[in-house]
Amino acid sequence: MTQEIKRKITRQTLIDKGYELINTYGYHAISIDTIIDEVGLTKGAFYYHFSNKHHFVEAIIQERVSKEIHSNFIEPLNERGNPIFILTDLFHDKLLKDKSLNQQLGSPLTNFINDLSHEQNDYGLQLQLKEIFDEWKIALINFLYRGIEGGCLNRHIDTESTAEFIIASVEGIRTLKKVTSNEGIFYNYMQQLKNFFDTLKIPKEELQGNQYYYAAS
Amino acid sequence: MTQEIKRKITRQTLIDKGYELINTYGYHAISIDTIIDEVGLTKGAFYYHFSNKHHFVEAIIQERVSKEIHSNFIEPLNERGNPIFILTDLFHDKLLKDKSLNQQLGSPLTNFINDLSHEQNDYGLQLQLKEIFDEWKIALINFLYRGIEGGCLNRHIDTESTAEFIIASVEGIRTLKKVTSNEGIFYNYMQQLKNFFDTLKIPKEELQGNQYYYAAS
DNA sequence: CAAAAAACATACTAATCAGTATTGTTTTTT
DNA sequence: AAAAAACAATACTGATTAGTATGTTTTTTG
Repeated sequence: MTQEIKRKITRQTLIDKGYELINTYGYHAISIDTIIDEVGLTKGAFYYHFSNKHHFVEAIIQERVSKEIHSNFIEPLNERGNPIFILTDLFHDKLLKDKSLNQQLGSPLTNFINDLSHEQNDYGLQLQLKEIFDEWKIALINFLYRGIEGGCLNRHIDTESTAEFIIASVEGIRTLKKVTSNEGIFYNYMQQLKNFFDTLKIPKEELQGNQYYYAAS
Repeated sequence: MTQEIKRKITRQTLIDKGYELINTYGYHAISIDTIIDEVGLTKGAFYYHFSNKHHFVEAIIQERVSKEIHSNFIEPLNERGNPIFILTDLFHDKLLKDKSLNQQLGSPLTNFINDLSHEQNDYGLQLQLKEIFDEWKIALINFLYRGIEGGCLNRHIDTESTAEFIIASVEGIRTLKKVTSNEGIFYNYMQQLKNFFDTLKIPKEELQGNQYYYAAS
């Protein structure tokens, strides 16, 4: 095995375990010793790949937290069709079906925001997390805009505040899942999210033979 | 000054500074030494009042986090009138006017949930936070129920999921406020929250005395 | 193959952590 | 006024922390 591959594997092993542990227990609760013990490596390996703990978590945010939002909540927005169907299906899949999201741990984005938002010696961690949020928001805004252009959504909706509201609600419900014993909390959430999506529809008065619109679910 | 008063002041001083620092930087990021230095006390004082750090944060949750939710978001629900007006005014006041809530720090409830949800040697901290959430939820459910009984809200709404959705959205938006530079994020939020509240209103058909109705789902 | 560089291991340090043991100082009670 | 109790300060401990300095092994390169 070539050196380059081995190096990348070692680095990735540290990143993956670090993400898992920090997302579960928090940045300050997890020591570097714990991480290297878990993967069977040593300080030498860790500090060869990362200059300090801050740069380590910075890499984790770039390579894992960002990816979690991108692959799960941004990329699916490229699908074509009725935007309300797409959004409903997307959140339904991610919250109720996708076991890989390990919902008992909440949302990684919110977890890392809470963990790192007031760090001293901040190497720009806040900015990185803000950018993930911004990307998600812009993707949703464009998605909603396409829905309006395609004649599926009410052209009077405010795309920015709608996008922010959707993100806030899903991040919020994933946080509450961490403490509640209500197993149906995501099912309940989908119910109300659909109600909210109804406010994005084209009013009946304007509905004149629009093929994409669907009557009350 | 009597001994009892002095004791209570010392205790309260520790609780207040602990709440402030832990809510800002996190439970694991703040040491007991930091807290006592900030208030000019010593370890002797701290450990006379609290047996350990866990019981300390337990007291903070009981006496400060719980109170933040109660006084700001639960007690105002006792007001009488149109429930949608009351809720709209309440959130508008708390998010856009009340400077004491120091919104750059996010929501204490979410902050503490994220900080303590996966503690080892958990002295029941999760349970305490869950109870705050439950109290808030039940208070909202009862509030919505009174709105239905009073003929102000659609009697077909699901009060539980509606309550959960409102809490999730406001906790979510307060979390996003921590990283965003968008100063108007709470204004935008109020806009969409009002849209959501529209889904709780009594349908026009019923308002006009029409006895017929159709289920929304 | 040998020298050089890369990738990781070992052993340490100084600082900080939660918590304890002891002592000192007020207040209250007797 | 003496004794007791309450409250807080001082000085410590062992464990853990992030980070460093220096080895050792493996791979690449001339």
